[in-house]
Amino acid sequence: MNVFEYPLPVTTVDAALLTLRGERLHVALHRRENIPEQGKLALPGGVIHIDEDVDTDAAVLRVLQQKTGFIPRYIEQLRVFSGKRDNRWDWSVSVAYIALVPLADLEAAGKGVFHFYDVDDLPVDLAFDHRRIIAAAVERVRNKSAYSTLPCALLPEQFTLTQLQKTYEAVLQVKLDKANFRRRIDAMGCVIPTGEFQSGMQRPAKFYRFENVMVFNKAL
Amino acid sequence: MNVFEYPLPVTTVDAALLTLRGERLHVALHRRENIPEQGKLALPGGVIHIDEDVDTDAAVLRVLQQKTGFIPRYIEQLRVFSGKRDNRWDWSVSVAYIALVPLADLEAAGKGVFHFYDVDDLPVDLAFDHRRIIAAAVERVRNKSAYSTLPCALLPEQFTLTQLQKTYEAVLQVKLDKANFRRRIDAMGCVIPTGEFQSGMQRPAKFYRFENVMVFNKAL
DNA sequence: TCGAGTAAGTGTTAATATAGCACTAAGTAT
DNA sequence: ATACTTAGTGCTATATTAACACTTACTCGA
Repeated sequence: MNVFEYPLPVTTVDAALLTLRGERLHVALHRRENIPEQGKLALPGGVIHIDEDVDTDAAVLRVLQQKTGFIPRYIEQLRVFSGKRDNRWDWSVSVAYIALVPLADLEAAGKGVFHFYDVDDLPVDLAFDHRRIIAAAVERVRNKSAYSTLPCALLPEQFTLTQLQKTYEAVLQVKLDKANFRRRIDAMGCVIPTGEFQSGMQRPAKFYRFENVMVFNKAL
Repeated sequence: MNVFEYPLPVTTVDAALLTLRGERLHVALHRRENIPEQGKLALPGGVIHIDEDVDTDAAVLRVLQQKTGFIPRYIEQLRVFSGKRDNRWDWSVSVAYIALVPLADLEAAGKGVFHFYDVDDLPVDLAFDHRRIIAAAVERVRNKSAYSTLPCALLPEQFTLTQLQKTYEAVLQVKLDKANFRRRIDAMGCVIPTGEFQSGMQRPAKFYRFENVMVFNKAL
């Protein structure tokens, strides 16, 4: 019991770490080794260390750093999931986060603990309410991507406009017109040429990079 | 200490209860009677009762019911504010909510504990980080109002289109064209005539009510 | 009872934005 | 050289938006 004379719920942070693989959104999951929910697939997460973390943002960054070895390109708070979150486990609070990262970053860091699963074709044995958290995260990312530069966080430092368009198409699940897409991106003003060109096949494509100002537009 | 061997932060819920008064957004605050932050102005809030509340949504509704005597027209989770939230008080977690309510509902219930303050002209002596919470709540409401029917929650059951327009103008802090505004509202399809008319001055205005389906538009 | 005043409500149009498609450009493969 | 592929641009019909003028229906005061 605390000064408020009510039992305190356990507070954790959990991250829906999303990336793009083969033109589809994937989420990072690992198989739990301990009870509760032993053997089930779970999002990276952990309890808050109040002596160490200045706030929940710091807590989730610490957890991700420890479990994956890097800091994601983009992170934002999703929302709280709370209560008896699986009818067996105690009352708890999860502060859920959305994190976006380019596949290349993951492969470079590559602590082999996590596997990636297509968000539109998830396995059945997910721990706690993590299926709900993933669904809410994906919904938010898809909504925001329609009128922002969010998907830039899924690409490496340098990318071509065709790669960028394919990324938007994969996230939004629509086909976009090339000319109109390029005009839109151009109007945002935060995707700028690096001066370099993609080698390899056919006409060399200009490389671009993302000026790290998140731009919100009306719609894509 | 708990099973996780880390001290648990206190978890509370706090609500930015917003209403419209004299064409301006106001927030409900009460003066704290107990330590900490005794004598300062604070949002309605309280600790979670894990034996009573099924989740934080239930907790905030219970707190609002107890403190104000009614359930708001609209409520949504804003986000978590956490850490040592005023440099004196312990590490804590606040799950912040946005609640919208018509002024008439407040006056009808009228437990006289709360006073209303213009969100763009707040007093200086706010408790904890409640100024930040209010700022975040107002920003979200203003953003959402530009492309949704959110402001309908600030009006009584029946209202005229002129009242609705004034509400949007107050929330968004812009002047809107009457004809274009009406076309937009009409296109949303969820603001429908009651058949009644406003008595009183000049040409009688049709009364409308809000079909309780939140509609999201591109922009207003 | 009639004209002035006021707020409700509608119609019209020019400017802008969007979507769809056709085109040109610059490389690779044979 | 010629066909093929991907990069990148230009054009136009259509939809959306913004601005303003207008008609309608009431109240008020002479």
